[in-house]
Amino acid sequence: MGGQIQREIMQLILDRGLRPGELLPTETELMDDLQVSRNSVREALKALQALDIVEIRHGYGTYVGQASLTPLADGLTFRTLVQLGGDDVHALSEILQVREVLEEGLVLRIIDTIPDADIDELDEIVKRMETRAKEGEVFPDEDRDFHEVLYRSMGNALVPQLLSAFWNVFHRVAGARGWADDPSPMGTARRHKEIVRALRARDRERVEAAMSTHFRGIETRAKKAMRGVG
Amino acid sequence: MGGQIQREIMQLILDRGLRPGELLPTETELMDDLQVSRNSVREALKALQALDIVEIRHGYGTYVGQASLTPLADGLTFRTLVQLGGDDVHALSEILQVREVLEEGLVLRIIDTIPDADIDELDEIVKRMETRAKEGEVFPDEDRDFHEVLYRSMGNALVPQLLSAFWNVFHRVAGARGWADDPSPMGTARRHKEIVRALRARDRERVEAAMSTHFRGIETRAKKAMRGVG
DNA sequence: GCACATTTGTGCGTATGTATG
DNA sequence: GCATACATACGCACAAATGTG
Repeated sequence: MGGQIQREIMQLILDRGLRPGELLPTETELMDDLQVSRNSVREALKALQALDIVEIRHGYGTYVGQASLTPLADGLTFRTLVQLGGDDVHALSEILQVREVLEEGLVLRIIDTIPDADIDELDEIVKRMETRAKEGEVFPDEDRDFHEVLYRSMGNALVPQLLSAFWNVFHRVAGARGWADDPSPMGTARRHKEIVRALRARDRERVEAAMSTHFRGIETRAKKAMRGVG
Repeated sequence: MGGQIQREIMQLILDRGLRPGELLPTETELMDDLQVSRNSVREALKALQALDIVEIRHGYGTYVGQASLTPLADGLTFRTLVQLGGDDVHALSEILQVREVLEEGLVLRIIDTIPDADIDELDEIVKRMETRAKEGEVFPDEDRDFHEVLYRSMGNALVPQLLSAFWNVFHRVAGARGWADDPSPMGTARRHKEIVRALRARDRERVEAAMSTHFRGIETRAKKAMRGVG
C-alpha cells in the first residue's frame, strides 16, 4: 500500500503523544524506526504536509501540524476549477449553498447568547466596511472578520475554519478566473449592517431575513461575475 | 517554496483541460516539462494524491483524481485523535455540532420538495434497520445510506460528501479508541423512523423535532462511549 | 561576521514490482 | 513465457537553509 508509511508516522505521533507544534524525529531517525529509505520517508512526509498533519521547515526539522482545513480549501478550489474548465459553474453554487445553510443555522444558535461586546465589535467592523465602501474600495478582510466574530461565542473552533475554507475557495476561484471584485461594496456593507441591527434587537425573524438577504447578495454577485467573464 | 511543483502540476491539469479519470503525463514527461528530478516529481505527486487531486496506480500511470473530501476526513480524524490524546474530548462534539446544524438546516430545505419515491426508499432503509436491530446488530451502512438518500433531491453533490466525511471521522475515532458500538440499535432505528414519518406528513415542526431528537441520541451515545473507555 | 553541525531539498543511478501486448 | 513500459523503492552524493558558538 502507498499510504502505509504515512499511517505509521501518524501513529508514531499519537503513540508518543506529540502535540501540534512539537518536533518530529528527523528523517534519518524515521528511516531507522520504520526501516525504509529516506525517499519513502520524504514522500510520506510530503503527503502529511499536504494534509497539514506535519509542517516541514527547511534546515530545521519537521513539526506536528495544526491539522487545519487548508487541504479542504485546496481540494475544493481544484475541484471547482476542474469542473468550471468543463463548462460547469455548478460546483461554486454548491459550496455557496452549503455555506448558506450553515450560517443561517448557526446565527439562530447564537442570537440569544452572543455577548453585547461581540455585537459592538461587529458594529466596528461594519463601520470600517462603510468607510472603505465610500472610497469605492472592497473589504475582503473585514468580511472575513465579520463572520469569525459572529460565531466566536459558540466556542467551536471548527466553525470559523470551515467558513474560512469556503470563503477562501470562493475568492481563489474568482481570482483564478479573473472575475471582477465586488461591484457594489456599499450594498455589501449595508447587508452586514442589517445583520448586526437584527442581532442587537435579538429579533429572530429579522436575523433570518437579514442573513438570507446577505446570501442573495453574494449569489447575485457570483452570477454576474460568471456572466461577465466565464 | 515546497509546494511549487504541486501547483505547477495542478496548473498543467487545468491548462490541458484534463478531467477526473483522465491520464496524466508519466513521471518522466513531468521531469522534462517541469525541469526537475524524479524525486521532486514523485514527492509532489504524493502530496497531490493525499489531496485526492491525482490518483496513482502502480505499474499503470497517474490519473486526475476526484478531489473528494477524503482529505477532510483524514485531517479531522487526526485532529480529533491528537486532541483526545491531550485529554480533550471537545473536538468530536464540535464536529457533531456542525453536522447537526447542517442537517437541521438541510432537512427543512427538502421537506416540501423531496419526491415520494425517495421517502419510500427511506422507509425501506428504516425497515432494514429494524430487522437488524431486532437481531441485536448495528447498521452503520443503513445509517449512512439514510442520510444520503435524504438529501439526494437537492442535487448538491457536496452535501452527501461533507456529511459522509463527518460520519467517517466519528466512526474512525470510535474505532481507534475502541469504543463500543451503538448500545441501543432499536432506539436509533426508531428515531430514523420518526424522521420519515414526519417527512411524509410534510410537517415542518415535527421534522425539526425528529431531527433534533436524532442528534440528541448520537450525542448521548458518544458521551456514554467517552465515559466508558476514554 | 564567521565557521560548523544538523536538517531538509534535490538529483542520479540502479534494481524490483506490475500491467500490457 | 517473453519483451516492453511504467511505477516503486532504495542508496548515495551534494546543495541549501537554519541554528549555535
